[in-house]
Amino acid sequence: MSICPKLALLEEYALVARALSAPARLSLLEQLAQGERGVEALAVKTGLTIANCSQHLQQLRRAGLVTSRRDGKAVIYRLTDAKTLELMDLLRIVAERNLAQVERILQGLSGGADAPEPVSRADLAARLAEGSVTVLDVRPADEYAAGHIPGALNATLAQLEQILPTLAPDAEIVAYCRGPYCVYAHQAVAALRRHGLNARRLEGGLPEWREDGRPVLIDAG
Amino acid sequence: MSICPKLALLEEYALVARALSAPARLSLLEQLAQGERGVEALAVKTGLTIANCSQHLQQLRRAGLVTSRRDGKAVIYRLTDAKTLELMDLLRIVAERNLAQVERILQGLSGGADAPEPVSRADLAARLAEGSVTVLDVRPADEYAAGHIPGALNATLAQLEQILPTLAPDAEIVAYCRGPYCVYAHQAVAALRRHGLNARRLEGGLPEWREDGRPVLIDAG
DNA sequence: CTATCATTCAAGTCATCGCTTGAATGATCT
DNA sequence: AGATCATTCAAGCGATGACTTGAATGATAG
Repeated sequence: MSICPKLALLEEYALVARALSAPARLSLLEQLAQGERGVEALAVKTGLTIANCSQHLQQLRRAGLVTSRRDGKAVIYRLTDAKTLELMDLLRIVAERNLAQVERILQGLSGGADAPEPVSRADLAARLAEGSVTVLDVRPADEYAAGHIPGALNATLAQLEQILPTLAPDAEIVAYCRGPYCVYAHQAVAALRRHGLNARRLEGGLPEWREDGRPVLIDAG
Repeated sequence: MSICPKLALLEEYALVARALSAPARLSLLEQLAQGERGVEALAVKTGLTIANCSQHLQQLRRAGLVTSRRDGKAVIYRLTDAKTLELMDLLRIVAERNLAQVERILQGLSGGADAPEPVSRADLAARLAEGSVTVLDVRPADEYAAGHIPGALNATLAQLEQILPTLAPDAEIVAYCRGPYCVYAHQAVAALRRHGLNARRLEGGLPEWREDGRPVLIDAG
């Protein structure tokens, strides 16, 4: 019978799915989507211990989702390819379509208020060209420095209040963060709209923007 | 901090991935991709006990991948939507690209021999129209009866030998089965080619063919 | 060559998963 | 209404997963 190889195949597919079945690993993949990182940097960003982080990364590697290389005494991990991003995105889409709980959480992020449609990356690119939009990068400063949309302001949620006065009241603001898994942009948009500003979210985040082949500015240093 | 809702979201996404992380559930999804089924039918096809099958189905339902309805005293399960199929397909693609083990298993299925490129569904449709191809459905008779490509012959792997004489030696044969997770078509093609016939695999299986909106013939009864 | 550092391994603990068995539910059919 | 059937629930068992702690590896720097 075909049972033997068939089960073996299913187990391999299940292995990939299992790699995506822990929140900690999804968090790691989200970080890696922004660029290659060392183990310690990933541990800090995700709040995992070094050892635990290393174990999760090895599990991701076993599933073929990430690869690693040595750089001096550090080990640098990176996504194997863009298909991994697609897989994460589809996972999110299916969850959003089918799980009421997700809907509820996303509602809560917007403060229960109106949730304007996100801006497509093509739209943002066009408007950037004509200078008719203010772009806001809602990620920590180090991630902003490692690559951001040209012309974007940088402010974490905690710093939002400080830059509020510098924004024209009628300006159109587009906020983005790490990607579709990241909630910073959702929260920033909700906060800005509570202040009466015309803010919307970018569809996806920096990884998707980069994947589209659009320009990314990297700070020197 | 954003930790609370963010973790909650990641846990929801992880729930969907976890649903795909057991071979038994992938097997169930493959069956459901062919059409809605009752619990007992699924249990028989997958070789699970009824109770176990029911538990797996409930886990799939919790993840939003399947829905159920009552029909008399039976409960009928079905895929929630075609996105689930996409997710399974992407899972398979990532596994095939990144896992050497998968490559090895698929090689083994073809008897280590040459593995001709699969025929696209559009190609098969065109060739069916001009009658220049023999289509072979390599699934059990009941699944064939529940829906198959018009004009297709039906033969399980065990029955292949019997229909060999009826095939013209120079005929072009296209074999298909349940879908990309199913290994019947792989094995049938390998067997036919060992007999010197010109056989290839259809890309995807019946569910994908149906999803394309192409004709499916259902036996009366 | 030795010391140092980042990473990985190994052992242990607690929780969860997958499967089995046997009983309970809930809708139909007579 | 009661009997019957498919399905689901509940409890129990062995195995696996996630996380912690502490030691081992392996490459670099002095």
